[in-house]
Amino acid sequence: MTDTAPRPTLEAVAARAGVSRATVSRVVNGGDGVREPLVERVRRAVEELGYVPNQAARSLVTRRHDAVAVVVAEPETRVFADPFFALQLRGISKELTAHDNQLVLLLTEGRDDHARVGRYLGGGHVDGALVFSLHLDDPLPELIQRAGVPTVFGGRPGWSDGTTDVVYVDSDNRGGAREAVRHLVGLGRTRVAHITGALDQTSAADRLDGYRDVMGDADPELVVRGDFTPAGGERAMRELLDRCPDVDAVFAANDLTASGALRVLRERGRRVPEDVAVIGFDDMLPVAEQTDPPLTTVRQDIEEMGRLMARLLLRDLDRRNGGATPAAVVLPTTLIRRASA
Amino acid sequence: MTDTAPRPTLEAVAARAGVSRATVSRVVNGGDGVREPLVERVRRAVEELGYVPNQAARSLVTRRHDAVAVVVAEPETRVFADPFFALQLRGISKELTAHDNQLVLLLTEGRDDHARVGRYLGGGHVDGALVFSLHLDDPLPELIQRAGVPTVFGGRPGWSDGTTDVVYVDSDNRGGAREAVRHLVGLGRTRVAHITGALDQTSAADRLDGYRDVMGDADPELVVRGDFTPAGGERAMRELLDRCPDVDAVFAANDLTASGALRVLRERGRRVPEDVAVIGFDDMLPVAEQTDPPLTTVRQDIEEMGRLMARLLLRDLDRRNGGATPAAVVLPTTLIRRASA
DNA sequence: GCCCACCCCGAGAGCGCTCTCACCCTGTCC
DNA sequence: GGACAGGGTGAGAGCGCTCTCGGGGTGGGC
Repeated sequence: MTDTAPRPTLEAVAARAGVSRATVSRVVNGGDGVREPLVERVRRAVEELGYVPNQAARSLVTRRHDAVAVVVAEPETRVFADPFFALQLRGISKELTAHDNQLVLLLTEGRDDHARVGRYLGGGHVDGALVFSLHLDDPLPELIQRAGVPTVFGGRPGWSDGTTDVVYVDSDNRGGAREAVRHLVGLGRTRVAHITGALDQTSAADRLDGYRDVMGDADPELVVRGDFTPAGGERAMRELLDRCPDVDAVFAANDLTASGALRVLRERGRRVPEDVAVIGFDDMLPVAEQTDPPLTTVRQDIEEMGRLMARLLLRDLDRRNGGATPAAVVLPTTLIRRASA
Repeated sequence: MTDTAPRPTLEAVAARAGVSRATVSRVVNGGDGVREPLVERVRRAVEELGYVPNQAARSLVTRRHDAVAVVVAEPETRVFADPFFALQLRGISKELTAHDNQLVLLLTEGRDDHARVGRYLGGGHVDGALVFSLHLDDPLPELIQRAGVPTVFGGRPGWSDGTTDVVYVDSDNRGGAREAVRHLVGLGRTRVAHITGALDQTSAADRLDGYRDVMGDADPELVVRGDFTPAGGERAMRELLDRCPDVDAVFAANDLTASGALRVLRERGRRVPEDVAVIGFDDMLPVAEQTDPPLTTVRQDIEEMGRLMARLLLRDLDRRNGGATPAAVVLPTTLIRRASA
C-alpha cells in the first residue's frame, strides 16, 4: 500500500520533454522566457509523469521555505476554552494558503518549551513567525526577536510602547470599551462598574483604560479585578454587589466574565437589564448567545485579525520586492446589542 | 535588524573542530561510533559557532522531513465553535514535539481545497498525516489514501466498516451512550428520549446505536434528529415535547444540543432533573458547567485522543524499525455526574 | 612477534533543485 | 550581405547534508 514509487525528478521531466533541466525549472516556476511550444511540451511531460517539485531541494538553494510558524504561547488552557484562537488560526490559514505558504504550528507548554521554539525559529526552518504573546512578562517575544526571524504579533505585546518598531495586529480594545461604557451611560446608568480581565494582558489593560476614558476615576470601588473566567466573574460580581449595592451597570472584560456575573445577579435576584445592565466583550458566540438574557457585547473580527497578521508578515517577507514596511494595525470593534443592555 | 548572518555549515564546524564533515555529522546525529574526546571537541565547536543543521539539506538526502500534516476538513464552522479541535491539536502537538516532529496545519475550506491538500500530501513535504474526517461523504480520505501517505484518522471514518485496515482513534461513542442511557434508566426513567447529532457523522450514528442498545426500538417517537447545535437541540426538544409530553429523560448527542434542550424545558416549565433528566455528551466545559442546572454528561479524553493519533502515526512511520503495525484504538468514556440527571 | 579483526575516521559521491553564464540562433540595421 | 543585438536554451556548478566505502590504527589471539 505504501509503495514508495520513486518520484520523478526534474531530470526525468527534462528527458521526456527533450529539453534541459534548466528549461523545465523555468517552466515549473512560471515559464517566463521560454517559448510557447516548449512550455507546452514541458507541461505535458510534467502532467504525464505526475511530477511534483522536491521542496527540500528547492529550499536548499533558494533559502526560502514558503512556510511560516504560528507560535501560541499557552501557559494556561484559557486559550483553548474559547474559539478565539481557532478563528484566528483560520484567518491565518486562509491567507497563507492563498499565497502558497505552509503553516507550522508551535504550541508551547510551559517555560521549558521556549528554548525549543527559539531554536526552531532560529534554525531557519520557516521564513517568518506569527506570535501570540499574551502576557506582559512573557520571555518568548525577546527570544524570537533574538532569533532574527521576521515576526508579526497577535495582540499588542506588553513591552511595545510606541518606541520599538514591532509589528502587531490588535483590535481596538480601548475604543470598544469606550463604546460599551458610553452605551451604558446613554442608557441612563450612573453607577457603571467594570470587572477587569487578567491585567497582565494588554487587552485587559486596554479595556480598563477605555472604561476610565469615559468614567474617569470617579469611584474606584466600581472597578473589580477579574481574570477572564466565569468563576472570576462570579467572584468579582459578588464583591461588587457587597461593596456597591447601588451598581446599575456592569461592563465585563469579556463574555466569560459576563456570564459569571449574570449568574450571580440572577442568584441575588437582580433583574438584567432592568436593575443592572451588563455588557461583555468578544462576542464569543456559544456563550454570548446562550446566556440568559442574551449578552450585549463588543465584537471584534477575529478571523480578520488572523488574516491580517499573515498578510503583514508576507508583505514583510516580500519587502525586497518593493513592498512597504508594514506597521502595526488596530482593527475596529462593533457593539452588538442583545438583551442584557 | 534582519541581518542575514550566513549560518555556519557542517563544513565550518568541521574546520573549527579539526575533523571531517562526516564526523561532525555523526556527532550531531547522536555521536555513535565517535570517540569521546572528538565528540567533545565537535560539541564545543557546534556550541561556539551556534551551528544548527539545515533541515532542507538533510531532508534532501534522508527523504525524511520529521513533519506531519494535520488536516482538518471543515466545511462548517462547528469545529471551531467548540474546544474539541483545539484540545486534540494540543495532544498532537505534545506528542509530536516530544519526538522532534513538526506540525503542519492544513485547514480546508470547501471542496476546492481538497485538490490542494491532496497535492500537498502527495508532494512529499511531510512524512505522514493526521486527518479529521467528520462526514460520511467526505472525499478527502480517499484523496489522501491515493496520495500514499501514512495516515491516522481522528474519529472512525464513515467508510471503514471493519474491512479495510484503516487506522483511527476514536472514543467509545457507543459505549458512552449506553452508559448515559443506562444511568437514566437506573434513575427510574421510563420514557427516555434521544436527540441525535448530525447523522452523517459516525460519532452521531454510534451514539444513536448506543441508545438503541439499551432502549431497543421501543418507541421510535422518542428519537428526534438534531444537528449538534443548540438551535437544533431547541427545535428537537420542542418537537419532542409536542409529540411525547410524557418524556421524563433526554439523552442529547452532545452538550450543545443539551443546552438548547434545557432552555426549551425551562421555557415550558419543566423542572430539570425532577420532571425531565438530561444528559449530554463531550463534557465541553464552558458549556456543561455553565448550564442551569449544570449538565451531567459523558466525558471523552480529547487531548489523549490527539496524543494517541500522533503516537500511532509515528509508530507507523517507524515500522521499519521493528515497531508493530498500528491498529485502530477506541478510548473509553466516563460519565460525569452533575445536577441535570 | 605476527596476523587478523575490529573500530574510527575521512574522502567523495550524490540527493534534486536553481541560477549564472556562455552559446547559439533569429532578426534587424546599415 | 555582414555585423550586432537580443532573447531563448543548455551546461555546469553548487546549495548543505548523509552515507558508503576504504584506509589506517589498535588490540587480541596464537
